[in-house]
Amino acid sequence: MTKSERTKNFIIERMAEIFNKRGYAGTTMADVEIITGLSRGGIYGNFENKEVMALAVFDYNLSKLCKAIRDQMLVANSYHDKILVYAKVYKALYEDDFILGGSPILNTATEADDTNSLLKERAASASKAWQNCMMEFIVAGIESGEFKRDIDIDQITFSILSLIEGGLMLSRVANDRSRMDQIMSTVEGMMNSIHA
Amino acid sequence: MTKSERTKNFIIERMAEIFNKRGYAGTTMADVEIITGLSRGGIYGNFENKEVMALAVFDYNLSKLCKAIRDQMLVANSYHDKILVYAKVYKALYEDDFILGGSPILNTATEADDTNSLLKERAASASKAWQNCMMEFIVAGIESGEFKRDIDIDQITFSILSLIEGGLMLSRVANDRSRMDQIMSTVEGMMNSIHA
DNA sequence: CAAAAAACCGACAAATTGGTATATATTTGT
DNA sequence: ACAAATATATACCAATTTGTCGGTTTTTTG
Repeated sequence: MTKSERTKNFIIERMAEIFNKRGYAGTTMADVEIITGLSRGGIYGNFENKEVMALAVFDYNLSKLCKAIRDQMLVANSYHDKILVYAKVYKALYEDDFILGGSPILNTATEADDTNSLLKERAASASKAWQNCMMEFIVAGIESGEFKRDIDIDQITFSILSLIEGGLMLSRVANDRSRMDQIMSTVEGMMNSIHA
Repeated sequence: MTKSERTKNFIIERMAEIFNKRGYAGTTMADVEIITGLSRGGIYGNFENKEVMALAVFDYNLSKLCKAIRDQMLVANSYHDKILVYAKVYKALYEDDFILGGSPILNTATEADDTNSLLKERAASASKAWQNCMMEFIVAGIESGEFKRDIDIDQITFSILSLIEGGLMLSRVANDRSRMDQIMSTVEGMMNSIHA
């Protein structure tokens, strides 16, 4: 790993929290200088402009989320549990805050939706990928006999994702950690309702 | 209504869209000058500062949402339908876009959560008020015999709110209007599951 | 209709914005 | 260790940021 790659990663790591909290417009280069301890030139030597940095930081935060999901997925035996992993990780996202500032997907989607098409596209494809992943689990669960056959797979997976994303945001704004337990219970109820 | 009150309202109305789309940090006073056609002094003669404007605009957008809900509530006979009104209005929020830029509650909550305590408080109390309202409908529905008795009212109402808010955001970022139909179906399914 | 009050304009200010150019320091390959 | 390449710092720029102030217009009131 070359030096520039290392500092690039360093900058991204340090930016991760502040960017996810304050957003694109709310994060200034002066902020980035402070949290990295680097100079203006040092930063711009590694990134073409602010937008490129934002995209890299989004990817980084998303990858952290994905890793958490992959890890939890290993200890999920049933397809029922595999779907629940998403809710579990989002609950942990609040409680253990291994990513600070909430869900990168919802945060980015919300800010970028009417302002930044590149960031919006990133958030859109991330949520789409997650839904596709959930859909595959449901299909596999149907074929293994764990779930019923007559399920609107697209609808239920999109709804679960919506529930989790919206739930985290409302939990955070209410300053109420216990809310995510309710969300998890509801997801679990939805899963139970499609059991064979 | 005094002149200053009229222009105050005028500024708020014009700001409503741009603020809900671009957010607090993303909306500049130069933008406000353009969309209102007023001068800097004219604007600051009516509002102390940008934050006060943002709060007023949030209140305005929220009141528009509330009005839409009240209107639809009039034609909802059952408590089942009353709960569905929220989903219906959010679907219309996307399709007829009588408020542009998505849900003011989620937008504000997302941006302000880690940046602006006053705006955050506004978003928090709005979502809390809505949930309380839904809870009252469920209680009334239980007492009227429409719903079962053994319901976790807090959980189901919070989940429905999360589903709607998250659903609208994910629908918007996916550029897929039909997604809100799925959210509505899911809410309807949840309501059916608590029918007596 | 005239005087007092309220509302508005437009120029300005101080600080901050994202980004650049050049010089200096640091790695790296040999 | 030394030259070439790479990476960082510093000083800077033009544009933009929120907000102010004195003067001018418009509205209200007696």
